[in-house]
Parts: sequence; C-alpha cells; structure tokens
Amino acid sequence: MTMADDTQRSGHVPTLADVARAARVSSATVSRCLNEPHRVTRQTRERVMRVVRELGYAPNFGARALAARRTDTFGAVIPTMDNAIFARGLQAFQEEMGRHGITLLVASSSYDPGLEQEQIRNLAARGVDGVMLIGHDRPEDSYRLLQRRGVPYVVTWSHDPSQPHPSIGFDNRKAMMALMEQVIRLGHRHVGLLSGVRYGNDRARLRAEGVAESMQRAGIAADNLTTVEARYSIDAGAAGFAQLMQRRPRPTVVVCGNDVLAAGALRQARAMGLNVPGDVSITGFDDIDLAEIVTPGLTTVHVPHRQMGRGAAEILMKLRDGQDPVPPVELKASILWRESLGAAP
Amino acid sequence: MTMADDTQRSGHVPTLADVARAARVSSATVSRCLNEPHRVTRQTRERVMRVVRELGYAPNFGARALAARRTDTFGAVIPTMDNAIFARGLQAFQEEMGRHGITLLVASSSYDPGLEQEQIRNLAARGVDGVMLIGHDRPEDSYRLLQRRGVPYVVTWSHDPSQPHPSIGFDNRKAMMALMEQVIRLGHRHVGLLSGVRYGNDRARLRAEGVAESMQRAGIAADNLTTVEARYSIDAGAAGFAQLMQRRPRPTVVVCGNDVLAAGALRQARAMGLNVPGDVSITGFDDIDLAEIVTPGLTTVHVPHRQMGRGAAEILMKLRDGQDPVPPVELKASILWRESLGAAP
DNA sequence: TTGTTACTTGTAAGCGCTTACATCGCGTCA
DNA sequence: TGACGCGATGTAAGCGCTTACAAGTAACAA
Repeated sequence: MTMADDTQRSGHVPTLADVARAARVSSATVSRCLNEPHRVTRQTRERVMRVVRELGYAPNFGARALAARRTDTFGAVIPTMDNAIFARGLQAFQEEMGRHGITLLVASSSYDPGLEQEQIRNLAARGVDGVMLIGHDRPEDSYRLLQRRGVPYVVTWSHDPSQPHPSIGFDNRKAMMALMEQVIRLGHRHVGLLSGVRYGNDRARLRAEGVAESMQRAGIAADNLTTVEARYSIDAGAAGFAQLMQRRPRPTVVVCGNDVLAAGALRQARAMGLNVPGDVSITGFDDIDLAEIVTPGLTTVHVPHRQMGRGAAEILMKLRDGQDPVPPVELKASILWRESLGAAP
Repeated sequence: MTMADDTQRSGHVPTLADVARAARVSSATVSRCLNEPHRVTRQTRERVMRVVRELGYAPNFGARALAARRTDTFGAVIPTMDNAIFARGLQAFQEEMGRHGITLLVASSSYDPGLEQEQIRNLAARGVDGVMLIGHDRPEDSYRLLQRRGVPYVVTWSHDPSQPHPSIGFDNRKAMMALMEQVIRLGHRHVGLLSGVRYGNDRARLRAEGVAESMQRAGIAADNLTTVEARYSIDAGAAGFAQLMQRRPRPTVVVCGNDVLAAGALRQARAMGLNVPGDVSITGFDDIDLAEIVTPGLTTVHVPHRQMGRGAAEILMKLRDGQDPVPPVELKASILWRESLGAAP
C-alpha cells in the first residue's frame, strides 16, 4: 500500500504521524511514549519504540517547541571563541546544564555590542529558556529584549551590586587592585597598562580603573601610568607592548588586561631581547592555561572559572523555575604567583 | 472575545498576529514585510515595521522553520572548545556563513563518538540545513542519520579519498611523514610518540601511522618507537612526556599529536630540567597560537585552518543548493620551523 | 447487575509562521 | 467602454508537535 511506500520514500523525514501509522496507534500515544513513557502500557510502548527506531524518527524540534512552549535549551553569548578565556567557564556551565538534560546554544559576539544584541535576539527567537551573558556593559535594549520576552538571564564574569541584574562573578576592579598592590610593593613606579578595548566591556574598564586607582592611592603621579588599548589577541598584545616600551621613562612593569595580551607582551619582550622580569615585569589576568606554559610563567589573577560557570547554570535554573529575585553572587579572585613579576630594576 | 485582552497581557510575547492587528493588515502582509519587503508598498511596509519595533516583535524561529521548511542555520560539531585547535577554522567557517546570512550552531562532543552522534541528532532535529564534521571516524549510523534526513554534511580536518563523504582537509599521515623526514634527517633514531587518543579519531590515528611508517621506510627498528596515548590537554601532555622519558634508551625526540600535547611536553621538560632541543627535541602539530608563544617556539605542522573553514562553508552551501556530488578537496599542510626541533644529541 | 474508579488511548484544537491561491483596484489599450 | 493584466493584499491551509478532554475498557465493590 502507499502508506508504507510513503514512509520509505527516500528523502522523506519521518514524522510523528508516520510512526503512529506504522505502529497502529494515534499520534498522541507516540508523543506520550517519547515524553511520558509511564503513561503508556509496556506493550504499546515497545511496539512504538521499535517503529521509532526502524524509521529513524527524531522529533522536529521547532514543532515541539511550538506546541510545548519550552525548549529545554539555554543559550550563552560569549565575546569570543578564539581564545580560551571563556572556555573553562563555559565548559562548566555546559556540564551543569547537561546534568539537567538541557542543551546549550553558544553564540559569539566578537566583542561587538551590536552583534551581541543580534545574537541575543536570535537566541530568544529560538525560544531558549534562559541566557548567560558575559559582563554588564551592553545597550539597555538588550536587557529589555530579554525581559519583554520573559527570558531569564544571568550576567557573569563581573560583580557589581549597583547593577540590577542577576549575576555571578568577581569584582574586576578589586582584583586588579590586589595585584597592583603587589606590583607597587615591589617598587614599580612606572607602569604600562596594556588594556583590552574598554568600550562595551566593563571587565576591561574596571580592571583599568583598578590600576589607576591603586596608583593614586599609593601617591604615584598619574603621569607615571601609560595606557595602551589593544584587541585581545597575541599579536595585538605584542604590538601594544612594543608601543609601551617606547615611553620614556620606560615602564618597569606592563600590567595586562588579560593573559592573552600578556602572552603577546611576553613574546614581544623576548623578540626585543628584554629579560622578564629582570628588565621588565609583566602580569596577566584570568589565569587560563596559557599563563602556565609561557616562559616565564605569568603572575596573574586567578579567576574561579568553573565555579562561575556552574553557579551561572544554577542561577539560571532557579530563575526559570520562577524563583525571583536571585541576589548577585560575588566570587573571589586571587593572585597567582609565577615568575613574570619581580622587583623593579 | 479574549484576543485583545490576550495581546495586552503583560509577559505576552508578541506574535505576527499581534503586529498585523496593530498595523491593520493581514498576517500575510506582515510576513511579507519581513521576508520579501519589495512585495509590499513602501507605505504599508513602513507602518508595519514601526509596529514591529514598537512591539519588539521577533519572529518565532520554530514556527518559521516549521512553515518554511528551512532554517538558514548550519551546524558544526567539534570535538572540543577547551583549546584553540578548532577555533581558527571554526571562526573562518562562521565568517563565511555570516556573509551569506546563515547562523551557525556549534556543539562539542568531547571526543566521544556517542556524544557526537547525539549532537548530530540534536542539530538535525533543530532542522539545520547542513553540518560540518571533524574527521571521518564515526559510527556509520551517524552518517546514515544525516543522509536519511537529507541533511548535507562535510568532513573537515582530514583528507582520505577512500572515504565516500564530501570533505575538505589535508592528509594527516602524509603531513606527519613530512615532519618525520626532517626528524630522521636530523639524526634522531629513538623517538617517543605522544599521540592523542586514536579511538574514533582518524587524525590521531593517521598521524601515528605516519610516524611508524616513516621510521619503517628509513629502516629504523619498530622497537625504537615508543608510543604513549594521552587526552589532548596540557596536563596529560606533561604526564605523557614524563612517561616517555622513562624509556631506555631515552628518546631523543618526542613527536606530539598536536600542539597542546607539545606544550605540555615542553612544560614537563622544563620541570625536569631538560633543555629543548639540546637534550630532547619536541614537535607539535596544527600550528595554533600556542605554538608560537611557548619557549622554545614549537616546530610544528602548519595546518591551513582558515582555508579549511572557508572551504567547508562553500562546500556545504553547494550541497544545500543541490550540487552533488562535490569531490573531496585536498589542502596542503606544511612544516613550520621554529626552535624546538634540533639535531639528535 | 450496575456504578465507580483507574487507566489507556484517541480526538482535535491549537502553537506562530509561510505561501499558494483568491480577490480587489486600477491603469491600459483596442 | 469593457476586457485585461498586474501589483498589493487577504484568506486559509497546513508545517509537526503537545495536551486538554472525551471515550473506551477492565477491575472491583456494592
């Protein structure tokens, strides 16, 4: 008969109805077998599941989401996948989600607020049940978009109680100030700041502010701080470092906005025949794998990536389940000593 | 009736119908404004678009996919996001897709064929118009799944004309043999192979085979090759290196399955007080950023990541547009000399 | 026997969109 | 003037699923 033919037809993607027909039950029963197996007799269930397997049936996600009004999918928008800055945190986030049967959709914004907004909109359109965001800085519109659609979100990588958003992260300014305290203690008075691009990036901004504030508190002239902004890439870090080394008097330490920049600085230092930390000290931020394997090892700020990722997942699930409000969570960042920071020459 | 009330209800996500009502047109017209603006008069279009903005309307992706039977979304399943091995290629893939108005969904399989299959199924259920896969090795089922649902796919990172799948990549065995030729030329006769896990990973397998075959061709006893398998992580690389250094006679070179392992090896060598390449040479594979910034710089196999990513996107779009068959594309990998490979001591 | 309960299964109404087809005006041309 | 074509818009039929509700059945107590 033609029904069978239809089912077999190459190129035809089997639907619930195909399965129902072949198993001689209604589509509702098939749906139940898939979603609430206990509500179906074993006999029926087994027959249905066999057909499901034979036909290679997989539910159409869009249709399911449309009918059920939930997707069991969360989204994350991270600034970049190009380096490992967010990898560990995201991995932990993903693992925690997986444990709860939730799928993760990852999008990257290339550190571009406009693009990020588009990605958020995209995730919302895909019906995600929640979104993880990096940092607080973004157009108010982006937040409104989510609120209006009733999509819960959590901000990570940054702790700022003045912001009205659910969040989990650490105080970037404070962390940088803790590092600077050590830098200053070691006698450095001329510092080069190799910052990430601050526009639309509160982490970069707060870290930079932390440097300036520490110097001010220590009574060091603002003049003694030279700042260069660079994209977060090794090459840009190298170029930025070279630029800082032009400055006279030459900085005795280059404080970097993150480890990727620091790795670039280190490379450039080597290329220029500068000894680190003998001639110039270099510090990083984030403590990604990179920080450990470069030579000399980077003294950096250790960020609790995994804890942050896991925590973000938990918050998001609470939010989805209606718990509201969830207070901001502050995590501690600590200084990790390796070899790249030494006494001022 | 309740419709008007419904529209006002706070928390209500606006639909096409809401927009249509507010703009006093039919839902078909709104749909046209969004998808084929030229088919609507400017006047109507502007009125509609204003309402769209006011209501913050965003189309429901699932519903659209359901009705239109296409998603303008492609998927990629990569083994890991934890390190940068696939980052550059994926970035290029993404960029090319973006140029064509296509969204990319990225999933990671943790180098687990079972998980990969699940991710493929997931992407298929989400209605992606095509999938990028890494390497050839996977259960036949995974391929069947895609074929049965008519989802085009392209295999990357590997070139193997004997495989019946559309692909773009390089010959991992040949590339490794080219590197080994140099290793042997430099007098190395005792080699340690720090391989990635070969099960379900043809790249790792073929690279390892390349090492063995090169030695055989050079008339070096198979005994002189010691192989250790490790997960692709820095720590595992370090541990594997330590293990290889136990072997007597000690290998004069450690050939690594990729740069991440090599970075781990380098770290361990330093920890053991071994000079590279003075006491022992180390080689990498892939030429990711890491390879350049470690000390000494890694001599490695340069892989045309970006070219591969872009090419994969092009192939996938051809496939989607019905062009079939698309012959496998072979890219060239070349040796990139830095400092970590030297003459045998 | 009959009513009640507990389960299993089926029926059918949407979910929010796209699109084939119908309709409506209006300018054009013989 | 009327037939015609054409562009703009509306109508309505699904796309593949979930789920409230109805219907059917078997077990059991009264």
